[in-house]
Formats: sequence, C-alpha cells, structure tokens
Amino acid sequence: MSNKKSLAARANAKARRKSLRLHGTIARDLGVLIVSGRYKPGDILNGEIDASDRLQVSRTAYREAVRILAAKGLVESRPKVGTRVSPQARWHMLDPDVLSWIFEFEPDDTLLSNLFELRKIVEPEAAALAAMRRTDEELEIMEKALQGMATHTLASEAGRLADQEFHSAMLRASGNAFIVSLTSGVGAAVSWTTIYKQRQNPLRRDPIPDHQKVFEAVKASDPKAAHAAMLNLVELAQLDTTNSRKPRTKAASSARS
Amino acid sequence: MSNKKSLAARANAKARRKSLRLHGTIARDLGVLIVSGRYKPGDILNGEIDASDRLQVSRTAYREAVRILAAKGLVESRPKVGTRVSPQARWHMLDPDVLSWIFEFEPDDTLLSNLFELRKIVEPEAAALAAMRRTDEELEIMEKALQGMATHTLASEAGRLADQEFHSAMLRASGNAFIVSLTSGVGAAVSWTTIYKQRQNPLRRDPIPDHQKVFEAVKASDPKAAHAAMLNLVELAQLDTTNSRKPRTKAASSARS
DNA sequence: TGAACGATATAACTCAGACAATTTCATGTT
DNA sequence: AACATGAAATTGTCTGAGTTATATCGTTCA
Repeated sequence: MSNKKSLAARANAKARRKSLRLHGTIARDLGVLIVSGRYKPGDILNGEIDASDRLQVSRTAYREAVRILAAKGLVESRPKVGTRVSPQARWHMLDPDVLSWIFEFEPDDTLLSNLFELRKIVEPEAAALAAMRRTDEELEIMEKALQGMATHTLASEAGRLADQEFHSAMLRASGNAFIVSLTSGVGAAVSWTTIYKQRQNPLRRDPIPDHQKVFEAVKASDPKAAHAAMLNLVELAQLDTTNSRKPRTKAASSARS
Repeated sequence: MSNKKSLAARANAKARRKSLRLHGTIARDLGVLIVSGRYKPGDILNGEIDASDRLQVSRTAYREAVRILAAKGLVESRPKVGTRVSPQARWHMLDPDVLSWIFEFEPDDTLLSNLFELRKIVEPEAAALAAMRRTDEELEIMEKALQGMATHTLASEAGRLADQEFHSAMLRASGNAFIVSLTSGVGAAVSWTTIYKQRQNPLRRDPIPDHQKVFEAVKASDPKAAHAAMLNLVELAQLDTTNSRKPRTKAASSARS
C-alpha cells in the first residue's frame, strides 16, 4: 500500500520547518491541543489503537508521542484507565516545547503577564550575577549581539535573533545552570513580544539604548546598576506589549524559529 | 521461554517504589548516567539494537526511554548519527525527573549552591506575591502544613512532606503558573537539604519559627515582610547545609566550569 | 586544485500484529 | 458488610521487517 508512504510524506512535509519526526509532529499537535484548552485537564485521550487509527499512523509512533507529552507533564497514562490530561499545575510550563506550543497561538493575557512577572524577578538578578561573574568572552558575545540588533533592525529575523542572543548570553553569564535553563522561556517571550510589538506599532522607542545600559553595567562589573537597568528594560518591554494589545486579534503562527 | 518474563519482573521489582514502567526505569537509569557525568555531552549512545540487546529489553522499550530523555533535553538523536548526549546548557535542569536524577547521588556543591541561589531569587518574591494574592483556602493549607511540621518532626517522612507542602502551597499562592512549575525544584532542594542536615547534625535550630514568620506575613497581606521572612528562611537553610557539609567543601562561590 | 554532485552505508524511524501486565469494576462468598 | 475472585479494558512489551534521513566518501566537472 502506498498509503503509509503518502501519509509519512504529508506529515513530514507539514513539519519540515524543524525536521521533526513523525512522533514529534504528533506530540506537537496533541501538545497544542492540550495547552490551548481543546483537551482539558482530566480528559481522557482516545485509546492508542483508536487514536493511531484516526491519525493514520502506527501505534508505535503514537505511543512515542504520548511518552514525550508525559515527559513534559502534560499527560499521564495508566493501564485500564487510559491517558489523561494532567492538571495544569503539573505541566512543565518552562519546557521549551511546552512554551512554544503555548505561543503557537496567542496566549492569554494572564499567562503573558505571568511570564513577564517571572522575567522581572529573574532577569535583573541574573544581570547582577553576570556583572560579577561574566568572562571577557561572554562580554564579547553580548556586544556582538548588541551590534546585531543595531545593524539589522528588530523588524528582521536576524535582529530578533540578536535580541534573543543578548538575553540568552546574559543568562549564561550568570553562571547559574538553573537560570540558564530558563533561557528558552525568556527567549520565547522576547521573540513573541517583539513580533507582536512590531505588528501593532511599527514605530516605537529604540530599544538599543536600554540594552546598551545593561551591557555597560555588566561590563563595568556593577551589579546594582545591572539589576536596575535590566529591570527597566523588561518593564518597558512589558509596557509596550500591554499598551499595544487590543482585544482578540488573531495570532501569529511563527512564534518561534 | 521465561526469559523476558523474569526480565520484566526483575526490572519492575527494581522500580516498584514508583510504579515506573520498563521504559521509565530505562530512562531513569540512562538519565542518571548522563547527569552524573558517566556519559558526557557529545558522547554517542550505543545504537538501538546494541543497547536494547545489552539491557535485554526490546527496541520499543529502549526507544521510548530515549524519547523521554530527548523530551527533557538530555539527548538528541538523528539518523545515521545516533543518539548523542546534549550539552549541559540544553538540559531541562528544572524538570522534576532531571532534578531527581541529579539528587539521586549527592550533587556537587556548585549545583547545590546554584539551586539555592535561584530559590533566594524566586521564593521571596513568590512569598510577596502570595501575600497579595493568597486565598483563604491556600492560607489554610499552609497552616495545616505548618502544624504537620510541628507534630511530626522533620526527622520523619511526614514532617518532610509537610515542609515541602508548605513551600509548594506558597508557590501556588503566588498565582503565577510559571512560578508554580518551579515547585518540584524547590521541593527537591527542600527535601534533600533536610535529609542531609538531619544526617549530619540531628540537633539543630527549630525551623518552625522561621516558617511561622513567613506564614504570618502572608496572612497579614504584608508583601515586604513576607519577602524578608522567606529570604531569611532560605538563607538559613542554605547556611545549615553548607555548614554541615564536610569533606570536599571546595568553592561554593565560583560557578565556572 | 577544488568544488559540486551522486552513490552508499548506517543509524534512527516507522510499521504491523501478537501477547503480557496492570488495574478497575462487578460479582460472589464468607 | 467486608473481602476475595475473576473478567474486561487499556496500556505495556516484544518481535521482525521494511523505510527514511543523512554523514561520508568517491566521482565528475569546472
């Protein structure tokens, strides 16, 4: 049967953007359905044979997808019971994939402000730590990212990547493995926010000076200044976002890249 | 042939304590090998057929285990290349499982102090938020946990669970989904620290008053006091830990590799 | 000389179908 | 009423085969 072939081909075509395998695409699809509320906590997913039948994939592939979701705390499966969606409190909200699935559609305001809340708590402290611990190499990386933001505008993909890289390098420079693992969360927020701002209000404050201030403080090994500058940076970012947000505009599908 | 049966039986017996399936136990075993440094970033795991042969399990089970590890950022697998251990910066350090695997053996001092560093950043702020947002139900839960710590001593499992529950309830009361998802990390640190302290120094300061102070501040809806009390609490906990740690107390401050 | 292109080998990936293990639930027994 | 027993449903595990992606290397062409 050429059935499976065409199936796999279609699935792969759909997921080519990140070279996901079949199980990966299934996990993403189900994951999005869950975090978007289409499946609610407590719901029981269809049985393996049933579900894999509908998706026209083998049970193996479907099961591996479920393993992925379970590993991220989204579901839990038991014999005789089935696979049930876990309560939101068990979800690994800071998992890069979970976060990207959340941002696949426009996340609700509460979640977004929660994420900013966390950023305002962690990033200033991370900057302060970075001011004390940064190596020259890390400093150089941050400077390059800053230049990247300047040359390419934030309207371009390259510019946004530079922005993310700046924040990412800052977290790495904090020298704290756990803070580093928050990078993806910050990155998602940064990128999504920037895209959103760009769409709503193309002409806005130049973000370079704010970043420059943080950089200077870190370079000068001044923790307090770094803390203040970073807090200011994040607060302004949030302000721009919430100000420009209008009720229920449609979502951008490319929240991540 | 009773070969597989005995195998599955043995594996399950080994993991009965948490009703892990076969793939779960394999994932845990491999995960521990990775986070403990037995497999280093860049290393390529044995091929599926080879590895599953050695472990005497089916390729299916082994593959599902690898999917779990991949979902947690520990490994990445590609055709023609194999499954390679990812650089530490990609690991999901705050994933409950990863964390528990790290704490399976005595974690190194740097990591432990990093975790406390994050706690000192997040938990006080969480307490401050909780002071503003807590519901009466949440307050009640915290009070119950406090009583639990008092009646059962911290030497007992019940007491330690109560301690965890107190911190967990505090994070939940912060009303921030992302902060809530840090619960497991805090819990791991709390429980491990307590056990360790208990082992090293059975007679130590009574922790109840410190917790009581935090609770009172949250009950009184006083964010600043809650922040201060929680910071004090975490700092004392860390102090006890590092003080009682004896042999290889090298540098706790330099977080460089 | 070197750069683009194509074959090849190798690993993960996907499939299919069978059987085993676990847990819930209903039933019957003491 | 409490407890043991068994049946049913669902995930879990196994086997073995074929498929697909990709790094490597050799070939051809500029």
